[in-house]
Amino acid sequence: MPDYNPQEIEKKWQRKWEEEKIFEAPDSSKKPKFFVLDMFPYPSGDGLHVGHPRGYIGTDVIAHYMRMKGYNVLHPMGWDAFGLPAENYAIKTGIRPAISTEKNIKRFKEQMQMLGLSYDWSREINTTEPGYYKWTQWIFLKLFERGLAYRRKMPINWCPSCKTGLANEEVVAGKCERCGAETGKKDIEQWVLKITDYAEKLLKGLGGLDWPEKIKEMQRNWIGKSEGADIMFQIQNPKSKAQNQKTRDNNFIKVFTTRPDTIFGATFMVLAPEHELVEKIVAPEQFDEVRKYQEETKNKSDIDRQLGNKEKTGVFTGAYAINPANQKEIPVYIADYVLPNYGYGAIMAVPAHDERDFAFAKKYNLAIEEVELDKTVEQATKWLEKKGCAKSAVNYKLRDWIFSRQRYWGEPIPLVFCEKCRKEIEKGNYKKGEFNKGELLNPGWIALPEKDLPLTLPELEKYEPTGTGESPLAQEKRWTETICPKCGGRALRETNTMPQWAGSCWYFLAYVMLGAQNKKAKSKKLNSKFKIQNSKLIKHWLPVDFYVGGAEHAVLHLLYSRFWIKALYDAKIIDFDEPFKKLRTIGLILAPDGQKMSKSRGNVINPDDIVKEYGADTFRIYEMFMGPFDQPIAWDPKGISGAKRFLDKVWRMEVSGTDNLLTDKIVKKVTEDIEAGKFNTAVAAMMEFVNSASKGIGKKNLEIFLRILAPFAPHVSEELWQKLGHRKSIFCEKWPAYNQKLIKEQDLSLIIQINGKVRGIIVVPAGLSENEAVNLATESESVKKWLKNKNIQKTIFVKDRLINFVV
RNA sequence: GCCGGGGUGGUGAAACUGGCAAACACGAUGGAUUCAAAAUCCAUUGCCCGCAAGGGCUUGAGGGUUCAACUCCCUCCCCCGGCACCA
Repeated sequence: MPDYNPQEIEKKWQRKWEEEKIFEAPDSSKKPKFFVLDMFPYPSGDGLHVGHPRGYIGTDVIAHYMRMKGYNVLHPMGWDAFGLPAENYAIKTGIRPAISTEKNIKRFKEQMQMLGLSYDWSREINTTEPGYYKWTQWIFLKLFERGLAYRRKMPINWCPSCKTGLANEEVVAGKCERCGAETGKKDIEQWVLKITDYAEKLLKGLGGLDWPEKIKEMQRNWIGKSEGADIMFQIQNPKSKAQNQKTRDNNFIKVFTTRPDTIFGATFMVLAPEHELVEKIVAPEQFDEVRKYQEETKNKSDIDRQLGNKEKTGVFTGAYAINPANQKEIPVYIADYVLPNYGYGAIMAVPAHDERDFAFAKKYNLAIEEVELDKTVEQATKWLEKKGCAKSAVNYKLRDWIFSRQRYWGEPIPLVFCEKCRKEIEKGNYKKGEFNKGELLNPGWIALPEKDLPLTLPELEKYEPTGTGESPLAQEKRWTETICPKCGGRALRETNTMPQWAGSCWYFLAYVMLGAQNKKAKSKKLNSKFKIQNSKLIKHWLPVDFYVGGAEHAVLHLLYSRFWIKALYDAKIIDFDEPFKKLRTIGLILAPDGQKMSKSRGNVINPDDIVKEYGADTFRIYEMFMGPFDQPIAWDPKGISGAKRFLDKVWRMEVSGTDNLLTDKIVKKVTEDIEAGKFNTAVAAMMEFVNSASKGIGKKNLEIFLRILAPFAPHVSEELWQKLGHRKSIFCEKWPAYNQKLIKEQDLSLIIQINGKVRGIIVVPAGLSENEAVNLATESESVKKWLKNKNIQKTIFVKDRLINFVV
């Protein structure tokens, strides 16, 4: 047989598989369904580097395996194409985002097809197509209708470089997740999604998911549930003769604490400088100092406040509160170590039990009272509840999701603002049912009716973000000025767009929707016909059975998507409330220098080059073999030759008459390893098998081997399969079975130990009894000398494994 | 600081439920083949002692449980990832 030439066979089979549509998933089938999904990529201008396909190859192995196991496998791919780079590119070059995006997608797709990935391309989706984002908008309106979207002016994270607001999840250590610029605060009107309404459900739901513990833990920490009590502290008339004494009366400070049992040790209180009560309670003589401190806090960046110098600072307000447990008068301070947006932005300070309070008390010479804790948390809560000043409570760190972006290249938010409707709502001048819950919650904001969707993104001359907090869309008057769908009056469109994450919250539904439409209309784009609500197809295919992607999405996409799905479930639009049953994360592939691959470092390895030199199968084998799937690993330019040698050996395997090699063991190993996602050891086992078969292999055994190799190296396997005289694709074959009994019946090595040290090995038939084993062992030459002049005190026998003599 | 995951040859790593530590591969060394090279094939390749037969040691460190520990328990060190003044 001539040498194995990947260039000759790979293109051929890729074309053939496409023509015969063998990887397309029919919507109706008697087979059980299996939905295996990759996190779809953002098609950047740089194309794929060798790191991206690692996950795609892993899911491809699973997809092939499950198809051969008899499942109807849905394995689609698409493009998460809204986002800043395309827009920034447009600003620089004037090339419209839609154009550059299309070009990038073409390149990504070519690269994926070059690797022979078995996607059902008839279901390819693109989040930036109007037919797609119609549904993103539709789902947004469902959330809006349910009162899960509200508009609010609030200080939010602001990236000065991207010139847009960001969600908390997008700020990593005080820096913009995307560009790395230090973020600040900006007061702008925002659409915010009430993800906090789902805090408990998002937390509980984790329990039933087969996800890496690490990711679940990250979500748990992000949600950050604490149980404790809300306690009210009454403001006391201060001893000074303040002018604003009256307004200070009857004011309460509400705090949340996880340790109500320590209340006797509460010797002062601290409000966040931003707390609204500060203005009301501040004593005139403290006014200037308090104002000054508030200004300082405002000017502090997130980094300074949270990560920087943790030296405590603060200012006395001049006011006092009454500790409801012991009626003691305690001073009220403001300090920036109390955060405005957790709990109530106020704490009871217990310096004897809290490090931060202790540091503050030390610095400002405040009382530190040791207390005997005579009550449990529960008892203390009950006791305070009886006194009427507390209530057990739960708090979450999770904040609502800031959802609007002051940028162009995103889904338009399908709402208009109508001044007339606002007035009617505020006057209460409307019929029941005339406005939905979202419209009543946000007076003047009116939802577009479904028939007006999609609200398409207009083309612009200039994409430059304004930096003022206004979206570039605001300049396009012909687009923003419109008519209110409720009253027919003049209205203005919302000009902010949705964040990058919106389109990916539901995209796994889109593959199913598009599949259904393809069949009927031969359309390659989503349209309005499909009804998500109670769709039988969505019921059939969802949830996703196996999901693979990067761990960096732990508290972004993976959290947001769960939120949307839970909200759609509650709206009775879908019948499942978790999108991804099983999740596995991929370890990053680093450059040979151990650094992250990046254009600026100049250390990127391009898969095109690798495929050109070694072929797609070698590339696939190497990526699966190089190390555990979920661990980061550096690309080793030399390592790939091992994968190539392996496939060369497979190619050279000679069919020689008898089937004397037993394949049960290798089939079992590869089957179990695929199921466990241990692709590296599956490949290792196949290498071992091929080494042992180098002197020849029977035809039947070769056929079995090719079938287990096929998911990893589809082209070579298919080529050799057809060379053996088969007409149908190897992927239409069944996954080989193995016989557990035959594996057990083989001869095996029995270890002989003396005092726990290995002193000999004997080959014995399986199932040997203890007596037989002892006889064989004591007769063995290598063992005899160790037993000479020794008494065997104890014999430990582990069947088919070892025998240990204690002497 | 808290949470999660790790630490095994020159390198990437493997080891089921406690049962031969280092499978598989890269690299290296020697040999065969070749005019030569590539490719291929064979051998060696954890460390130490020994001419050898053979023996001893070895999974971050120290201790423990056990006939037997990479695996379980305790103490400590280091690395990676996440969160971080969350009351």
